[in-house]
Amino acid sequence: MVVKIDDVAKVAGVSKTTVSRVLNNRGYLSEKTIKKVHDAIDYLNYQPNAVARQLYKKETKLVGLIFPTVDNPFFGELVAELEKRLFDAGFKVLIGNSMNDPEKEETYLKELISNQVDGLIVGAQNIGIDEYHNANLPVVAIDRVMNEDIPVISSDNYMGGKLATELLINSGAKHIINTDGPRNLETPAHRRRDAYEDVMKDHGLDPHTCLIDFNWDMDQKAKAVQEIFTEYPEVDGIFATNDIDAALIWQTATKLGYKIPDDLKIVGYDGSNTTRMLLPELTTIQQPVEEMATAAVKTLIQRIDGKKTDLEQTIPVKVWQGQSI
Amino acid sequence: MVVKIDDVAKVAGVSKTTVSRVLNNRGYLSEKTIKKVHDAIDYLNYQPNAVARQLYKKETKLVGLIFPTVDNPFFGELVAELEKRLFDAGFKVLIGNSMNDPEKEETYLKELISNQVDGLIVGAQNIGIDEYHNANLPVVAIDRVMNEDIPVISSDNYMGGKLATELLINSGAKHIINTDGPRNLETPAHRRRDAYEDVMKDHGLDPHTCLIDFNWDMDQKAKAVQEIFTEYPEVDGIFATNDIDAALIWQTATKLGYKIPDDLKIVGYDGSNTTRMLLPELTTIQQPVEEMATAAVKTLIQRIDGKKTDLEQTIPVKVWQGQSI
DNA sequence: GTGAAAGCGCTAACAT
DNA sequence: ATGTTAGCGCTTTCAC
Repeated sequence: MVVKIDDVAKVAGVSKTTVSRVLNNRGYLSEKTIKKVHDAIDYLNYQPNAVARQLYKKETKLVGLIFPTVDNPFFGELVAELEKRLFDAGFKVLIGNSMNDPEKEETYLKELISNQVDGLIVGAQNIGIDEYHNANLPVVAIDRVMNEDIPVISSDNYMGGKLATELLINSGAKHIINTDGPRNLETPAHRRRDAYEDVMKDHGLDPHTCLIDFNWDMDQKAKAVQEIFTEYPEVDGIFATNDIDAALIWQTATKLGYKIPDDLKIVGYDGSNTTRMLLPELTTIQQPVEEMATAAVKTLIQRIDGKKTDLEQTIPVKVWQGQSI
Repeated sequence: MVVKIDDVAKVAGVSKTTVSRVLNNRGYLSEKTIKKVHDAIDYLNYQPNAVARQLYKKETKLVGLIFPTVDNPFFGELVAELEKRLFDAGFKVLIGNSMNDPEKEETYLKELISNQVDGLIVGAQNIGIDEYHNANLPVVAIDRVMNEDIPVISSDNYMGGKLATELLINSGAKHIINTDGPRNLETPAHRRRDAYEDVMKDHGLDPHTCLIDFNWDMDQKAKAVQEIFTEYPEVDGIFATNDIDAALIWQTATKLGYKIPDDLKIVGYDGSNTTRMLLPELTTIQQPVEEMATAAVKTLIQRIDGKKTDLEQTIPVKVWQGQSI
């Protein structure tokens, strides 16, 4: 049998209240009692049952993370950074990889609520906003538009799009193509494309965006990339909305005989640790993952503590200078 | 206030026992009662409290994952695949990124036990084996040596090391260097190096292994890589123990003027999705992440169900043909 | 077919 | 300074 608080009380010769007090450092305890209890705990190798405590306290010290997947340089780093900060703040992490499947996302939302998580950090959003709103739970969104009650942490997507487009134009590109995910997914990431279109027009250039869905498998993406080159043979610059797509574009272009950056200039987006490690040659807009994680965790904890918070926080991006422009 | 089972009972005009029976599909219920209860549940938007259920049932449907970090192509993919399969089997995932910090790993182990997880899948191991053994909990290890009671799932590390070394030798390399993590960390990954040494000796070649610790930051790793080239100027082949190191070696070599694969041949290890996406040119030994995840989850569930399982499962590796040999 | 009551392991009023 | 007792929300035996 597993050791419980009563067993400790018996061995220490005190009541379980006293043991509970020692465990939680609460109330008046004599030194002698404290020692007796600690000895009994060590002797029995007692581990308090967090579930029982959670039931009483109505607080689990659990935070749910709903993200598309952790198998991606950007989300992997983001989740790792969130986890680190939540751990330091005394929270454990329940993970929910939605794979951009609305059904899975909804199941996770329900189960995390059922598991009484103290809060949610959400970077996926394919289901109705209302479901999160009705959760009646502190929620913080990362790069997703939720609703008026849910704070959103974003990097400065518009500035990122502007920087990327200007880098391409300043390095001499004239026929610049942009890639973006489906417009019906309401995410601030589309501001990158908005900026691209604005900057292009300001320079008297024609903007063209090609759809590459985050959810597509590699074959589908590869096909879409191929089409860019057949549809726009004069292309000499591409601003990809993430580094994975940028890498695929680079490879495809190389196979087609383009020299990077002489014939084609490429700017990516995300600039995660892994990308900078595996493909440092790619010039890309770096999202400030650490700062975003810090802001998200700080905001969530403020919400959990019942405080008001900013509803929108935008964090500056940086440029990673590779050799692709 | 949050809705509980008593509220549902009241609205449906039945006892909470009956509501519980409806929720769990247990015992005899009349169609009429079932409908009344479902109506009340819908009306009140009732979500059962999983914590209360867990306390009674002593089963949480939670699995703890202890891994160094999710911000890494290999571990990110592995955790994602584990999560997928655990979700399908009805388990949620509590994540613990140990960052290879023994203290953090121990804290996580304790807290996951305290949270009454039904089982543990472990891919980090810097603390004493006994602590896992004493957990008195179903545990499955991935690529870590635990103890005689804890099943270990590994890819065929020896075969991987053999294949890598043979690829290098067959493509003409004579002065082949290997990289490996610290030997004091007891992991089956060292079999890669054992194979390298055996194959080298079989071919009458001198094996040399350079230490690159997984935990080092990029600067430390870069320094170690630089030293390979100063210490072994005649080097014409490198077998790196993971793709991140291989990428760093590639970059460093290129800066030093080596042409890959003409002057220097490189074989990496892991071959995760992300690597194959960002750096498909790297020839590498692919770990069968999906099969490893399947085996780990299957084995863990068998253990949870009290069944005996194999203590060692080794899964074949594949070669990813890039252009670096 | 349904309900009353006990209990899962813990914490916190309230007593002493 | 420490113990008694009730109760967190649920499931399940036992009774009817």
